[in-house]
Amino acid sequence: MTEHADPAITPYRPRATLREVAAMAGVSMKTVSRVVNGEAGVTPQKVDAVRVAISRLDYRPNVSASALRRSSGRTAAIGTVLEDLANPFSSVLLRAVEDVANERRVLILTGSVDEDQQRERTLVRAFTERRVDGLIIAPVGEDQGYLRAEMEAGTPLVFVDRQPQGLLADCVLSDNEAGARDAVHHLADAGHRRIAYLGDLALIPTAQQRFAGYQRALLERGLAPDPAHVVHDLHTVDDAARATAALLGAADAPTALFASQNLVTIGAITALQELGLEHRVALIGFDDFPLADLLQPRVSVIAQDPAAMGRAAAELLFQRLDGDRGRSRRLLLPTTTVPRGSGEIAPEAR
Amino acid sequence: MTEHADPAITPYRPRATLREVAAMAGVSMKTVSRVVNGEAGVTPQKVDAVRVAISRLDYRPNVSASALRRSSGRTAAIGTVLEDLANPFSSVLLRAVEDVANERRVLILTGSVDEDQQRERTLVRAFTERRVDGLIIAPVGEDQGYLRAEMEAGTPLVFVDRQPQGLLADCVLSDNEAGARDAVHHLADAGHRRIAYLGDLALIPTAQQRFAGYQRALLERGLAPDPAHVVHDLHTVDDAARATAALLGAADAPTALFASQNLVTIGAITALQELGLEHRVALIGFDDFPLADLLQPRVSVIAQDPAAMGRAAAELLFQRLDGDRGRSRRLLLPTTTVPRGSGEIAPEAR
DNA sequence: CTGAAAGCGCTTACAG
DNA sequence: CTGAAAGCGCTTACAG
Repeated sequence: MTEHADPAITPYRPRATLREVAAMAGVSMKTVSRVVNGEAGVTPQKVDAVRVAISRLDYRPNVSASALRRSSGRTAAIGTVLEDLANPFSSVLLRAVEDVANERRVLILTGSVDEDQQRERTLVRAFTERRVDGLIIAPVGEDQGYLRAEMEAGTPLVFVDRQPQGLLADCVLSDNEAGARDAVHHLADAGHRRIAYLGDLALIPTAQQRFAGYQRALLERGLAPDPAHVVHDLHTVDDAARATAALLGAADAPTALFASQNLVTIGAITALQELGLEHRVALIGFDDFPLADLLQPRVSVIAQDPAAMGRAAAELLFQRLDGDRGRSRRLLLPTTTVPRGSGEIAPEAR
Repeated sequence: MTEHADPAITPYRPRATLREVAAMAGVSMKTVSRVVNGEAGVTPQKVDAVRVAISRLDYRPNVSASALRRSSGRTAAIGTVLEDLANPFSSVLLRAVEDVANERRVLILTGSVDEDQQRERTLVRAFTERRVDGLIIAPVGEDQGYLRAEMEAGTPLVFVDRQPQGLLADCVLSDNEAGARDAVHHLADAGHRRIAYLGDLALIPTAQQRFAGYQRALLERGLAPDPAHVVHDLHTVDDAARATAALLGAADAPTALFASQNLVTIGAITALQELGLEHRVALIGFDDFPLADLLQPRVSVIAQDPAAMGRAAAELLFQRLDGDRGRSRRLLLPTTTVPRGSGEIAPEAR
């Protein structure tokens, strides 16, 4: 029995190579390379012949192959390791990185770590095995020392949102402690003395800093810290809603809430609405979120600027790629207090 | 004058190569390659020697180089071309693609097109020049014929959100027309006879389909279409807010609004709140959004499922990469009517 | 079980 | 202005 190819299946047409373009144009590979890379010193007629061949063969240069041989070794791609691409904080940051990278015709590889240390390492390794030119990382692990080899190999690293541990490297952070402090002062200014802290996972550095800011502001205001008004390790909307309901149902309930993170804020609102207390208990959330100003009451927040963070990180990265080998920098982005209503509710006798 | 290297600057240490690992382990490059790729048939002691050398040199395989030589040519990376990574629709879709790709240890290159045809082509070209194994594209251009060469070269393509034009290829879409029709029927069921259409840019295919569904439902209900109640080309929150205010300020104002897209819905809510009409004018939006159920009134929507869309697209893509060469498929994902309050407001005499 | 030679698609470093 | 040879880091296709 003779074998026949299935006539229904069109065989794939392999992509044209530089060598084939050269053959069709009747020039050497080097001349094609010159035309493709826009190098000067090729007679117009040869340029034309090459252009015609490129177009007829629909030639697409293989940038991986060219990067392999190029002395710079640059791949014109960077990697971004973020917490969760589906979360607005990550995605807005990513978009800002993209806009900066785009000006340089640099592409972006990206992935989510979901608070998983192992995933952070896996992604970083996958990116470096593809020889990205640089990395922007929102670290989740307790130690980033494993990245020293990358830095020494010349791959610039910029950390965002959280400071790297065990490694001296560039980073761009929000001033979490000052922001949290501002939130508590703002609530105290409205007359509150029983201000609860609703916190994210206590092992997250930014959560620790925000808690530190909360504690410091209480001290500065001479308010007695009440352990019953502090809840840690809230990582989802439901966690936060349950904790808020419990807090408000107890004796000596707080009259104001400081929610240390986006999802926690939303959980708190959910609980307040269910209890019908949204106009009676004050609330300030850390990190702004879409539609905060369409809710009733409008939600006061300590706003971070993830777009500014992404932009700054990308600009820092490209400065390094442009040869800046100065000592590592730490950019602290200020937060903004955005009073919208929920944070200005006065305490009432309950 | 003799030149000295700046002593403050540590020279970069070049990455170890497979050749160097081989030299240190005292074996051939081929043997190292076998160990790195987990191929059988290497004596345990050589495996050990190679492992030690890899670890001491901190060797990272160069996957680009290996892909270049490998017969499959696979790079284990796919490209996603999306509307706007900062928009939840795109970012949730991307995240779902990531989760599927992750199971296969495939990386993701991504970029935003912002409704710009040129940007779509630029991104696609950049991705194919890096020889991605496949592409997931939310097309914005009026013609995707330029992608025929990619398909013929064997790069699978899956379109999402919008159907490709001038090219037969796999795609995953929401049933926009049926969803819009449902919205209008839902409002008519509540007693409305003057239902306005607030539409996105009229040249966007999905906007056209949603408008078609709107018109069809009016016909089915025997409601006279009123050109004064139709507004197209709203692409931002502000556009939509202004148009809504104008609509509601005019004589014979509509008693219900169908907002054909996310940002348009939010603009409509903004205007309704400013006019104090949010509890008196009915509203249904196409596409769900975070916090829709925390607003007052809660916002009824026709929900799409961007995560399901991303998952389906990625699964289709990997099926193709696994060798499925059957005819191109078109997946139509149903929408869900989510009644929450705003869409059930009854018309009132005004 | 192991390795030497050739080659993936391109650029470098030359020489003319 | 142009091109032939070598080589980037790896795998293939062999041969032993």
